[in-house]
Amino acid sequence: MKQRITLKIIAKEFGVSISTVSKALKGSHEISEEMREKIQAYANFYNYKPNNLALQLRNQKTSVIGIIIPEIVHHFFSTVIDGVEQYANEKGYNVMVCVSNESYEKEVLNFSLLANGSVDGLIVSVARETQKNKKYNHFEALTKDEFPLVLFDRVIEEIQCDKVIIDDFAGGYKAANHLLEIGAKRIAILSTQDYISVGALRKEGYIYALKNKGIEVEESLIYKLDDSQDLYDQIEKVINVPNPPDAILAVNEIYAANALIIAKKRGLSVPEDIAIVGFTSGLISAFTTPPLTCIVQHGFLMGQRAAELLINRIDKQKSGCYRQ
Amino acid sequence: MKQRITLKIIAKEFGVSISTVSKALKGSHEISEEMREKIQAYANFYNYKPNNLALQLRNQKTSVIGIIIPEIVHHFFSTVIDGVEQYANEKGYNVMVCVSNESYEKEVLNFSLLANGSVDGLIVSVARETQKNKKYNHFEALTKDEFPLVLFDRVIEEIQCDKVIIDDFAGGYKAANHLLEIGAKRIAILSTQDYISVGALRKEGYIYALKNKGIEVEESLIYKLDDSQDLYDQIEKVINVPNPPDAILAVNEIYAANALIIAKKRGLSVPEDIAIVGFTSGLISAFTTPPLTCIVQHGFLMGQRAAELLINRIDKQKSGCYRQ
DNA sequence: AAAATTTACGCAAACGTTTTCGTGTTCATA
DNA sequence: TATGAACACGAAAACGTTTGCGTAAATTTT
Repeated sequence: MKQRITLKIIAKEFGVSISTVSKALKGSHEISEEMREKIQAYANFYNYKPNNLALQLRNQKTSVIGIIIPEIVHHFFSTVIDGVEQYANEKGYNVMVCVSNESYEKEVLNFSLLANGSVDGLIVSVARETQKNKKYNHFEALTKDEFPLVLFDRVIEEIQCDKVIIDDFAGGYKAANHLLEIGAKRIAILSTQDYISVGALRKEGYIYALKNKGIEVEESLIYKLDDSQDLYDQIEKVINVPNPPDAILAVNEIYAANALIIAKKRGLSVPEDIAIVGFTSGLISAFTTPPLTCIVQHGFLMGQRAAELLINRIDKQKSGCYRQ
Repeated sequence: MKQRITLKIIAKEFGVSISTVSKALKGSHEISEEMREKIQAYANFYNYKPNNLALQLRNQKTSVIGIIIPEIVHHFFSTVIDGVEQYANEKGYNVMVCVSNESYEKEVLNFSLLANGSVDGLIVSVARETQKNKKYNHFEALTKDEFPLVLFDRVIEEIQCDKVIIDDFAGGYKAANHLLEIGAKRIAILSTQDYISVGALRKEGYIYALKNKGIEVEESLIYKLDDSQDLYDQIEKVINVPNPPDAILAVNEIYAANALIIAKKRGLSVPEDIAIVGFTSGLISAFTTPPLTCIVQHGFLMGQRAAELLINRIDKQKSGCYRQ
């Protein structure tokens, strides 16, 4: 790459000091009109742009926010990123995206890469492994330093910071209630492992809905799927049985879509024989036959809100912190 | 945020110079064992981490690559990001994601934000508006300075740089050929506006396949859909007509999925009455009834490859450029 | 004519690092 | 005792920018 043009180079060209050039380019009245125009013309011709790194170092501000998510090829998370990106851009921030791949180690690595000056703040949805092991030391290190941090979707109870979640409990409650209202008697729930907060909360909502109607909760209808195993096989064991449930509450879209094709393959008609409700985050539900009833997740809004909370916190700190 | 600990602070604490601290932390033999241990213990206790910005400025290297895409809530693009992110991470790079939202203006803005020191190189898929207006000045500015740049998917013929594309022409050819082989006589193609290179190339492949079999190309079967209008309405005009085509080649998954539900609603059976082939980038095709036949797009591989090309170029420049 | 003000620029610090090149001790060797 | 080396550290430049302050010279005011 060619050496980009700097103040120093311009200064040497005209035999003046760097500060003169800087001021001239900013249109300072301290510099004579003649000199100002000469310098501006030259800088313009060579397409001078101040170096961001230098500015960031000097201003102690990057105007970048980082977002760390478990995976990126996932409609919900990409929607969140979209929301973050849009709000951030409005406020003059850029977004740096990192993926933890559900790995504790990679999450920690990303933390140390980003939280040492590269970004002004961090938006995180916690990796599965981290939630499983409950190793939160990297989060604690941040909050101890009052580093701007916002958690979303998969959050950690013990960490004190802003959090953006949808009311998963209410979502599970509503979904189960809907199924009960259309006449379902035996509702199976396809949930996640318990350490995934989102799935666990939706399951609680489901249980509450049943109890609320005086229906006993059958433990055998509660399935905790394992995302690292084959989903199709696991769901087949729910539906492709002698006495399948008459309704299914799936805590995400993929579970629901798989349940649908398995039910149809078994010869069950949906929703007459078996009703299915999911939580949508993608486009699948709209194109299945029949289209699936879903609780929407509002990823875009969550992203916007998370960015808003984070940027508010960053700005507050900057304005409130007079050093020396 | 609390003032992060710096070399200067440690130096003051022990009454030594900054360089002593720096050397001590790097385990230099220039520093006495006693001093080294004191300093290391202190730094460790206060969790000292070198400031990234300062390092980047000094090393003239950010180890960050930027990627600018038209939209992020899009399975194909998120898959590409995934590929980029993974390869980049292996090589010690981070990824900064920006979205152009198909807007020329925002693309230019992102360029100036990123290409002024914030990233070592850029991976770009061109915005629709840019391709439409053929305003490539921001690209030319980069290549003129030999700034590391890789284009993917939506590329620009006139810009000289590394490019990663799938063989869209061959894809269109294969898809059309498949339809012909299963007996289709009148294949409609649902393509994009001509200025979208990907759609145009696939259409050319389709035309070539027809001509190759001695079949005349009917202009009335070539539909150039407008993404800014309602897709359902546009596709309905293709299928919900007195004499619909017996096959449809859709240049992307959304077009194909819409075609499917419209065909079924009209009472056509798929694929007996009307066969549909798409280009998949997402999960929709697998969950429709029947599942759609699709040409896969290999977004992950494209991302990996783009990152590889970019990083190779960055590294080559760094090693080859001895200044002064 | 002397004093005050304005003009037009340069100096230097600051942001946080790394690293080369001193430099003053201390110690061992000739 | 003088010479040389080893030791342990500091000064300063470099990355590129911004900005408060200092200061000559030029101009205006009294």
